[in-house]
Amino acid sequence: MLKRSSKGIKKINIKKKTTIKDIANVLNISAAAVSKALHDDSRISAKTKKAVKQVAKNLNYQPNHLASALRSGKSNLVGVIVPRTNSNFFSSVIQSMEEVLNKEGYNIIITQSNESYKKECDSIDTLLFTQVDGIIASMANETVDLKHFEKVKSKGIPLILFDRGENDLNVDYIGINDYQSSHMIVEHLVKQGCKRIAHIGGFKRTRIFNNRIKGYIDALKKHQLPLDDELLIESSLTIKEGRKKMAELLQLKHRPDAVYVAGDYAALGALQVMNEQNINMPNDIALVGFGNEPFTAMVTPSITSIEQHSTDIGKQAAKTFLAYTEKTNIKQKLNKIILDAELVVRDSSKKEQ
Amino acid sequence: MLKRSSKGIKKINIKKKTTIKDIANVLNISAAAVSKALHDDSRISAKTKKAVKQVAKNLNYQPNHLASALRSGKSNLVGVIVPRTNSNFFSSVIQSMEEVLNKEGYNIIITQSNESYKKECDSIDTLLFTQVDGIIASMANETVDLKHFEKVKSKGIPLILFDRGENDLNVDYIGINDYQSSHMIVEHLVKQGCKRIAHIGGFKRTRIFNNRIKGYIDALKKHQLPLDDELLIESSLTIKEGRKKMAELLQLKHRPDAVYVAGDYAALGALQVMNEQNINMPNDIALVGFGNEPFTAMVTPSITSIEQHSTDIGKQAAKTFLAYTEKTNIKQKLNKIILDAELVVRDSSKKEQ
DNA sequence: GAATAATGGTTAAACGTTTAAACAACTATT
DNA sequence: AATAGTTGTTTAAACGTTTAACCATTATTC
Repeated sequence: MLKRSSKGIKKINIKKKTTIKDIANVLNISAAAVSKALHDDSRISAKTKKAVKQVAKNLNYQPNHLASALRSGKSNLVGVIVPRTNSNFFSSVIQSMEEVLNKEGYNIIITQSNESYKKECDSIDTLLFTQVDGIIASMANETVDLKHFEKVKSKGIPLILFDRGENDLNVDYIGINDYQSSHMIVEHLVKQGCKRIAHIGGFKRTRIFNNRIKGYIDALKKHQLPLDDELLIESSLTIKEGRKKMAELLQLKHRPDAVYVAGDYAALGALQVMNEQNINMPNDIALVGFGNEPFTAMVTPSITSIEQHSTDIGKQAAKTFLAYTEKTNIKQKLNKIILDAELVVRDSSKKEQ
Repeated sequence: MLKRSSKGIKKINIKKKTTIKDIANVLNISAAAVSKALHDDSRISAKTKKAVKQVAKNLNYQPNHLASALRSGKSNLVGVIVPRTNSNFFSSVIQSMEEVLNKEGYNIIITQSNESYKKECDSIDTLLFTQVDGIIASMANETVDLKHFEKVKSKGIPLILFDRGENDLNVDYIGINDYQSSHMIVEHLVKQGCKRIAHIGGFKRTRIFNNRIKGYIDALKKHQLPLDDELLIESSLTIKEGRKKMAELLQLKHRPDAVYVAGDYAALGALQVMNEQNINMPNDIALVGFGNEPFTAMVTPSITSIEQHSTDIGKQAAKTFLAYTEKTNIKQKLNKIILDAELVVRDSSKKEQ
């Protein structure tokens, strides 16, 4: 309550934030003029602008984001939804998106779906509630129903998907060429002399995994290798599933001499099982993963994998969002960006010649 | 511009969001009454409340967060700053914080400092700009100067630190008992018969690492083991540094028979070097890490480590923040919560008896 | 049956900006 | 000298809520 300091009583610091109005009072001009000056409006004289900015600095003025967002209808916030942040791929995508967006005055809000459909819906509600100006997302594994994404679109809020997307949604998408990546992997394995290549894939219903499966099949055909049903397995690609499916493959009368796993975590599970059973990698069985998570280089043997250029993906996703915010926003056509991936060959598949 | 559909012209969906006012109009009551009804104000009759809620649902009303935040001065947003999300510890802390906070109507904004002091400052500015109601942070490795945190405090915004904190700041803190954890580790190694235990620690200037060092020293003394300067090393605890420091230890005339590394990533580096040099773990040299990152269980040999109960830390941090928001907020005293950690023994230190 | 209390609202201002429209004081044009 | 244009500013409304203060009924009390 006390505003002035008085003897013996410590000055109570009333943290009244300085507003545009305070600046106006100091200079004896209107609040509107201050607002315009701060935004470099052409109708304000250079002299006034300079004075306003000086006073703003002196009073340590910080614009009230809520007020301007309310008035202008723009929050300058972008929502990001990822299955989890705890993966090098996602955290690195986020980092590069952030970099691009911050530069343009946008901040990001990160939420995790934890691969759960329900949490994904909640995340969307949260973000809409926070009045984000756009949403960049990668779908949860569980997600089949797309109503919640439709909702975003129907509100006129830009929606950009990356990595895990859906064609039916008809939104912007940034990802890598999964089909071609599978080709690269199979080709590499063939070169190493492998003739019986298994694939522990993701669920076909998810487009990227379906593409990897298709690429695998077509590449086998191309090299006139037999396509054996028991060598093509669908799974959720967790470590546990990787272990289980690998164990199943090892039960086969006619074992594969290479296993291509559509995700690094599942590949790790497979590696563990093979290590436990003293299988020589790559000579008995070669192993390839997908995603180039850092641990692929750490384990023994190190795992060959696909680098997805997360930094590029993040950058492109951010730019795609920014395109919506530009004034010259005349019926922008959808952006479908497919980046080329890169095979990183490591011990698990590199046979000595 | 078109609001009504006319023949041949597709209805243009004007996405006018429904407001409290729309609801009021439908029911022929005041907007204020609607607001109160939605907040279950006691001055509104049950009948009216029911009607309001029904109409709100029908019109698909979504409260405008910006407006309420502006008016009430509360954004219901909590800012979180972590060195990186790409670590199981941090992502798991975040997840449990989120859970607690969401339940109370708060959403979180995550930002990463990337262990950089400058980015940490930027993050704070970003969060203050977004008018968060509080900040929960873990300090970057680089951070020494604490002005940016003082700024938060001086604005009267609750600041809670976890894991990497600073005593001088005089803010709430949640972490584990680093000193005691070191004791547990040394004790475990002694039990395994180790007599020359090295410590690759973090920088002394960071309190948690200093505590680990102190714990290490005191535990050695307690067991009357020699404290050898060349066995106590400071480092930044990256994988690379772990490799380097381990290589140095192996150069010693009198090698250690156990190495306790204050971070899992550095421990991994140490492990790689020892594997490369065909050192038998744990029999030649036992290895212990800190943090219980998932990969510690994946590598060969699996690494003994300290579980920090990230879920608890997150929960406590969130609760500490919530305590500030309660009305009965009479000069709350600082919360310093120190949780007990747990030693997870794995192959890298478990000698066969 | 007058005073008091309880109930269930309404009014209007406020939060800090932005912005369309109005206006005043010049300068330039015819 | 009248008109138009330019420049730099002010006014006032608006964004969608929340909330203090007020008011009108109806119920309760003695």
